[in-house]
Amino acid sequence: MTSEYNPKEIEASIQEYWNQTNTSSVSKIDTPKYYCLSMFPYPSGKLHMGHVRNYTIGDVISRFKTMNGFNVLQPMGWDAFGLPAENAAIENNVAPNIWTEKNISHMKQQFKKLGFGYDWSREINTSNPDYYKWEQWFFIQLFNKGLVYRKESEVNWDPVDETVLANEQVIDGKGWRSGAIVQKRKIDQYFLKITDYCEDLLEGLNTLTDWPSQVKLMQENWIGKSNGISFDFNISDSNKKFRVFTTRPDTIFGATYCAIAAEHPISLSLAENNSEIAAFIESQKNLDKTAASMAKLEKKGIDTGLKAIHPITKELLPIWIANFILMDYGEGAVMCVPAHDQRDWEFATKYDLDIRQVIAGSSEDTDITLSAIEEKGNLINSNTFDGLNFEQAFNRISKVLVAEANGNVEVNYKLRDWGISRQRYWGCPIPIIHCDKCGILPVNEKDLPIQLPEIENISTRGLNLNSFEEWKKTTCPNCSNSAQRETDTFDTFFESSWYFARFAGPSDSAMLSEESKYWLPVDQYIGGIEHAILHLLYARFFNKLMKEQGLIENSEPFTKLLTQGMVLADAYYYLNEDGNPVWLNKSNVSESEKGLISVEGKKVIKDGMSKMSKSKLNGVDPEDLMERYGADTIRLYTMFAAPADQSLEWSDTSIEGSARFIKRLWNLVDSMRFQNLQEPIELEKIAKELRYKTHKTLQKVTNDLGERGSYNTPIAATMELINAIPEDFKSKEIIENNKFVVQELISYVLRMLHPFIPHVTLELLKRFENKKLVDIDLSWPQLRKDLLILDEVEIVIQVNGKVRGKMLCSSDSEQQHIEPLALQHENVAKFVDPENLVKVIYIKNKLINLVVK
RNA sequence: GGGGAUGUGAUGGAACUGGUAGACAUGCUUGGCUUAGAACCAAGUGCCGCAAGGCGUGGGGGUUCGACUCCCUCCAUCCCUACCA
Repeated sequence: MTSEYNPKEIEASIQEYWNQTNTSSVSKIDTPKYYCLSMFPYPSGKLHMGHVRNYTIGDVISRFKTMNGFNVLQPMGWDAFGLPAENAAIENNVAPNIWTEKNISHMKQQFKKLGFGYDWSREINTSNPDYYKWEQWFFIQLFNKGLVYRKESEVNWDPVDETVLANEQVIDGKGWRSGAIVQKRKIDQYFLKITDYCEDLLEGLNTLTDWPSQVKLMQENWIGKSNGISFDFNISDSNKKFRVFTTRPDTIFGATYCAIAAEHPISLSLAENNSEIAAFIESQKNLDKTAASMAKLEKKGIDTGLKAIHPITKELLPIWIANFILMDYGEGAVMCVPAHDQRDWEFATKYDLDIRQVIAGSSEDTDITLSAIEEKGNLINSNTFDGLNFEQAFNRISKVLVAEANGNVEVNYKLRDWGISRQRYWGCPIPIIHCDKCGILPVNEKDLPIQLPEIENISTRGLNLNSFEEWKKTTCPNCSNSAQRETDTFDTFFESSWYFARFAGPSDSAMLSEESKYWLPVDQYIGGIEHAILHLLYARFFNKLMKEQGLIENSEPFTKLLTQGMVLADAYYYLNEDGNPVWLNKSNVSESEKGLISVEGKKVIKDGMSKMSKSKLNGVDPEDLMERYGADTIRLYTMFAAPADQSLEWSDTSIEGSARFIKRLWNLVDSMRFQNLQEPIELEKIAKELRYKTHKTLQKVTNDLGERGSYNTPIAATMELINAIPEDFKSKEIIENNKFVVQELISYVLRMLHPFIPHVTLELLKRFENKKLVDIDLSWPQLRKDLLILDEVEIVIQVNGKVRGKMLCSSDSEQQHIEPLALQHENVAKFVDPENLVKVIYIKNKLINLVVK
């Protein structure tokens, strides 16, 4: 009567049932609603473990909410524009759209095999004109509102491939494909005024009570609000001046030099007559200005010979050109206070410039010869300002600077406007027309969408719209003369900034339909922690823009956020002749007497756990695992192995444990059949305890899934419950009252595990309850609070905080009853002389701590 | 450099509000089953110690009757850093 667990067969038949009954497609407008969204993937070819983890979490939550009576929307789509499609096009000579379509159809099959319950009727492909038409339409609204502007800004230019490179395509200052030294080029690009919304975005964070606090903190720091002052420095023996910005006017008496950017107008004008300065500026021209590489930058500078006049002391300060000052930030010039700013300190130490302490350190061992003192404190060596604290000094010194140096106290934000232009082919065309006479104009709305041109022959260099001569030709919407289309495309963050709303209300006649108002906001959003800042900030920004446009009603897009950790695995490499690492897949590494060796016999070094990636060859293919264990096992393992918000370390042996558990569950349940039994009035002790544990487990699992957002612990709790079934309760001779208890347990276990392993639990319920799949009641079990009351509890007896004994007592006993019993406890008595008892701490139903001298 | 996390047995982790550290699982050891192996089943498994007991949550310090949990400090690892998505 029992059979062997066969995941392939079971999963195929359950999925077939879901397909036929269309279980995941929502049409009703019904309360309570629950919109559960996982970040949609880039269709890179096949799913990786990070995807599996992300989407399993979403599916568990969705199924749990469905079982609890919610009308659940769980959609899925494709963030289809992006670089990899262009790279694939060049490498394999396939058009990006064809490559993308192929990937989507494969990944969609994988999604279905994993048993994720998506409403595919709402599928979005962002590279589809039906989708990006509305993105273009929305951009035009923003353009007309004055939220879009053009500004010159730098791009990475590969002179060999004649293409613009993304930051990740620049390796050690060279183009990844051509190897050519990457140049910086300035071109006109579109920007969106996100900085107009700094305060809104900051304040909105306070309303996001169900977001992880570290994500809110990261966004707050990214927006980076600070108070500061900008003011002028006059240059000695000249009528010229330059402006600086500082958040630390309290340190102004410690300013010993000024630094300006290489691209600063003063630098450029000096370079005309000074070959040394010109050479220095030239040497810094192709500097990689990403924050990460600026951090590693060796600080370099050159003395201009000019002197700035200190606005208060009138001292003359040397002006240096420094490579760590960027023209794009602030004023492109700073006053340098080496005693109280670490960068200034390093620069001053290197070039032997004065260091003057003007803030008292908080402890005695602070020493400005070793490093800068960046903390705030009371002023010293600052003339009449000595003794003031930061706030007082800020206010009083600012007043002087306002009066004497054209100063202006201002609120500053680190957040910069969003550069949305990309010089690419595989992206959404920016709907702008350039007319010689009328200038830059948005496309007429009736002409939308502006579709991408079909690719004819794929260049081996980079792809971009600029090379589509025919496509570029158009007419001016204003004067009807011949004009040119904009050839930049949107940053792909544009598409992912509003897809969540489109899922909620797709429509042919509007960006969003009325239905979106029912579903929005997203109740639960799930995605990688790596999106904590950019994607989530842009989506919040778009949400505000859409609200202003009257498209939606809610102020924030995602009510609850879960940021999942990364999937890591061991990586292995050996060093080649040039001393560079050659990465190896684990299957090509073996253990020998000499340690790890590769199949070629090279000495292999274990790099430890790192993010699964193509470059390190340490990825695990979910497809292989699916073939070996089935979807339920993978789902169970990814949820069980680590808390969802922490990184998950891959282990080949550990997944076996999950497979084994399902097999054990199968063997246990498949040997039992449900009989309709009366709830017994009286139970023997052991049965009563088991029933208590069943309901206690339900309480924990419900709380973990519903409130705590903990997805590994419910699995452990359920395993524990199964382990607690006494051996004789599984036998055929079991008495009827006990049989009731086991049946209840099994039926609860299958439902509690259903969100995690939906196929096997459904199949087991079908067999156990002897029902057709459609007739199975999948609602969440009801908690019986009356069964959670215990007659007896175990009290821990501590002496000076150390456990010395335990005893059973009737629950809710008072201290006066417990204390004498504790003192009488055999082992406790050894440690306590009642005469030395100084204090007794009693925590009801938990412990008693006897404190002795 | 800046910002954010993490650190508990051999390993992944649990301990939810300051109250029994190590649940659950992996690995390992022993035994059963088997011609053998795999699978499965049973028992054991933080460290030191014969035991009593002592020690133990990255290191050091503090608060507390009591600290994985709170505070200070140091160290290590990982992620993000604005054109990867």
